Amino acid sequence: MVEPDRGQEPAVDAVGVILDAVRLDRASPVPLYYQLAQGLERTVVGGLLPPGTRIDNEILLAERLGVSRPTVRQAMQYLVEQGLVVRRRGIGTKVVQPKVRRPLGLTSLFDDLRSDGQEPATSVLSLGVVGAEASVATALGLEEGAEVVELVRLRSAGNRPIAKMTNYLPVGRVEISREAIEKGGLYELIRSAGIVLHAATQTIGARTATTAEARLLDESRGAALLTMQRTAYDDHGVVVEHGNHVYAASRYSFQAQLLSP
Amino acid sequence: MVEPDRGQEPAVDAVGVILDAVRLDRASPVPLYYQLAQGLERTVVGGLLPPGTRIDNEILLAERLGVSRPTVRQAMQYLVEQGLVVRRRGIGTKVVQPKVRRPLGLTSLFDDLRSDGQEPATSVLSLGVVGAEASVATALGLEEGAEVVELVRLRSAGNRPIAKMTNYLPVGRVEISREAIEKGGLYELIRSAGIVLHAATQTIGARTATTAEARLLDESRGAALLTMQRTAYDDHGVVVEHGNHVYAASRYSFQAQLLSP
DNA sequence: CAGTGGTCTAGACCACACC
DNA sequence: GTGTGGTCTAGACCACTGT
Repeated sequence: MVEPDRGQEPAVDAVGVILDAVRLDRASPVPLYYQLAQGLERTVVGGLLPPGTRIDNEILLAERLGVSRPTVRQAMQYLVEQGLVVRRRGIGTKVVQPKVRRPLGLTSLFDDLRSDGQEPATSVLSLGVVGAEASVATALGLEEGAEVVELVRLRSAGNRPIAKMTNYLPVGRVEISREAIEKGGLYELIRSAGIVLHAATQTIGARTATTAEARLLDESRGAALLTMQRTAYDDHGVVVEHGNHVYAASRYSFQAQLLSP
Repeated sequence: MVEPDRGQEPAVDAVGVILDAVRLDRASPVPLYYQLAQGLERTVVGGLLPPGTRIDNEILLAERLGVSRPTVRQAMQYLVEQGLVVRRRGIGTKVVQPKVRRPLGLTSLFDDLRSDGQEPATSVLSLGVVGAEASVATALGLEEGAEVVELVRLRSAGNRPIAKMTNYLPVGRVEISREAIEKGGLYELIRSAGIVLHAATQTIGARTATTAEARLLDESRGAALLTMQRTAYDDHGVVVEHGNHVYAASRYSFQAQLLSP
């Protein structure tokens, strides 16, 4: 043990490490602040700047990197939003303990599972045009009974069913085929239709399984199910999709990483 | 000057409305950009700038408001993060359809209920020091069997129980009394101890109620419960609190508003 | 006191979307 | 083209923290 390092920050030459790790290319179309932010992020998650490390002040950093102070600030702001550093006026900037960073964002279960390395399988139980029920019509902003695309899927991983997913979409906005949906997931299809997802509201609840649900999801009668209703909007505020999903609670849970406002 | 009004956006004199609604006080300690952001937010959620309204460009706004363009940008950035407006290069800024905005943030159930206008009640079922079980010890980063404060509460609203909340805290960090906890909630107590909450990880799942839980929560046997485990960290990355909560699913659900990354 | 991040200014040039 | 937001600069002063 060479370093006593008791309660104080580890002796790391932050600015040196950063200058080594970050290469700014002014010819690149990527903004300078973003190059810097990404470089800093790599440096932090790569462990070159351990938790607790004090990062030198903006003015010094700006000088050494050859950019202006607002540019450094913009990059730092990004790191704060990612929860990688904490800044306090009069004190300085410090690398914080990194935590799991699963954002519970605008991704699908498919994406979640795939990034977990589990190869998910999907089977389409039904796909067609139906008249909208009241709740669906409300969510999509249509009249009750209006035509909507209904898509029902069973999602499995490791040969066991995980979720029954029911989605409703306005007719004609997204072209859905069974093949495409089994291959890439609904959200991939939506994005490839040129729709930019912007926001979603979702509600997570629980209830007990009906007999049919229990059989479908390979659970016992009366088992607890997680339910999730999600309505997704594009960047014009128009509803893109409404989903009503049930998950086998014994094999699935939602995780979220929260940051202070 | 007559508005072209190309059929889409409602004919609203955005800059006029904004100038009427936003009063900037340069003597105030509140930053200008924040005064502006709040003013814009009020204007949007108050309906004075209906969804679809085109907001005038930054330069004009800056001129009329008597501030610099970066200040306007900073305020706009805030509105984008709140999901209230969409901006596109070459196009402009547009108010989007406002959605429910319950952030599922670092708040407590107590805060959630209170901001809903329901006056919540809390009764402390037990409060004391216990030896940490394995899962609790892991979450708090302690040895198994180490002393931790255990707090068990029953939360009700409208005379019906909603949740049983079990929290574990390291000994000595926060002074907890039954009176304080029944009055203001745990997170209020933590904040008033000078601890700055920074991040949390939480897992939401479901299971069926045990007999005792069903009785406590006024549910039938085998009813579905929502479960939530949360571990909260301060801005030094140190664990502040670990909680293990169960909610009567028939009377509670989690809502979240998501924005695209 | 000195040092830090927070805010603000008054410009500039660029990339992009629409006409 | 024209107009928009996106980026960037080189300063300035202030508020806060710790000495």
